[in-house]
Amino acid sequence: MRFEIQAECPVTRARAGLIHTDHGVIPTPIFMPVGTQATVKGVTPQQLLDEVDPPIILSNTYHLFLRPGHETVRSLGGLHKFMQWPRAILTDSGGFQVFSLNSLRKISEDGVLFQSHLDGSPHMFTPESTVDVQLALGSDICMVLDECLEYPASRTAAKTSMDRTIRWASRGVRHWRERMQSIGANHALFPIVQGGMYADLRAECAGALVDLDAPGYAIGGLSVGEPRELSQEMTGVAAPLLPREKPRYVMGVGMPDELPEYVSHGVDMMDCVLPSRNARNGYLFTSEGRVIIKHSEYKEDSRPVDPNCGCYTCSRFSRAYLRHLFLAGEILYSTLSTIHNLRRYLDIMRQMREAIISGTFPDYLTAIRRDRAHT
RNA sequence: GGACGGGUGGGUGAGUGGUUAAAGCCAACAGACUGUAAAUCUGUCCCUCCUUGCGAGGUACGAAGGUUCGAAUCCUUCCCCGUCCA
Repeated sequence: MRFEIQAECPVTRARAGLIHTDHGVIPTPIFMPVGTQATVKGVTPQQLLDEVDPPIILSNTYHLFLRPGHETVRSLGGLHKFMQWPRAILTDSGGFQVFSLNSLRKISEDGVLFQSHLDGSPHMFTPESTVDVQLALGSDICMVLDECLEYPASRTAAKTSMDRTIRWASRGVRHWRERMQSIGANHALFPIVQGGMYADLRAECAGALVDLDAPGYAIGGLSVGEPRELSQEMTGVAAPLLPREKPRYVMGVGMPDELPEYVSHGVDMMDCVLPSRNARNGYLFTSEGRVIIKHSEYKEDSRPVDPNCGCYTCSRFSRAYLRHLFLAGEILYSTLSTIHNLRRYLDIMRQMREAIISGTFPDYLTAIRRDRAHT
């Protein structure tokens, strides 16, 4: 993996670049749709390519490890072939499941003992094993096993957790280096900055991880219930301490109007389930604000979901039709809404990229902030 | 004409003397969702009032009357609906 910076905003820390992978070039800043179980829910890979056009998507180590099993995926030719996704894939390590499956896991120095949410069976994840699983899947960008801490957490808890995350990162990177020597393909590994909502811990963690000289870095442990300003603040602390010449990835964010804020901190990559999950739950993101499709005001609304969107859904179907499909519980609703919401996110990223390259990103950011203040 | 069965809040459908303004489901109307245990979850859902409270009052289980301290629940009559027999 190689990262190339094309333009940097003279005012903010925003930059535009290209990440070169074995599965294509990723223009940054980029938003990565989430496809946890080897599928972006609701859409076919072809629909994703044609209508959303993301150069990279996310998948998940924990889920694919449990089902169908990473060795099964490997024997079927790897994740790209298995799910018929020709472009890049980033796999999360299962660190987020340390947080979300809180009641089903036990953390030790060695790693995390999970009880499967599917059948209750016990499984151990270590920094080394999650690298192996991700390499078996054939991930282009692997993530180090981390502990995604809950919010709120005491400083002591945050420190303990962060120290462990650093040790795990060190083990993960070492193991990855060893494995890379015997593998011809190109698989990056990103450590993840933790530290709860404590700025000094975030800084300490970033510093320690930089010493590992990894191909790229992530900032995790955000959007776990803290106020939005805190997520921004923590990003603002950690991002500048990460190497300029390597991609920075903020995990699990955010709402559309927050994306520019992260980019302004020098973030290159983001992912979030919001566009896909909210689509399925009836919450559509548009250039003019949100559309809760079940609202009766859309019952006879012949307008597209977003008049400024060129996606398949918006260029053909009315809000009234989408509402009908949603209320009727039709499968097609999920497909059409997911196509639109993901397209909206990717369009926002493309706009920002163009703004950075053309030198107008500060204006773009100002406009976004003005709109937010008005709503 | 006769014999059974049945009429419950927008719909369905529990409830067969008091803890029932009346379960559940559906519909309707809102809200939540941030490295996906999510095509999920939550709230409201008779009317009025206020000190917004496991608050007060009113109306309500086809209609009217009755029994009872107390009735959606028991009795009487009537009106509807369904099935069957003439």
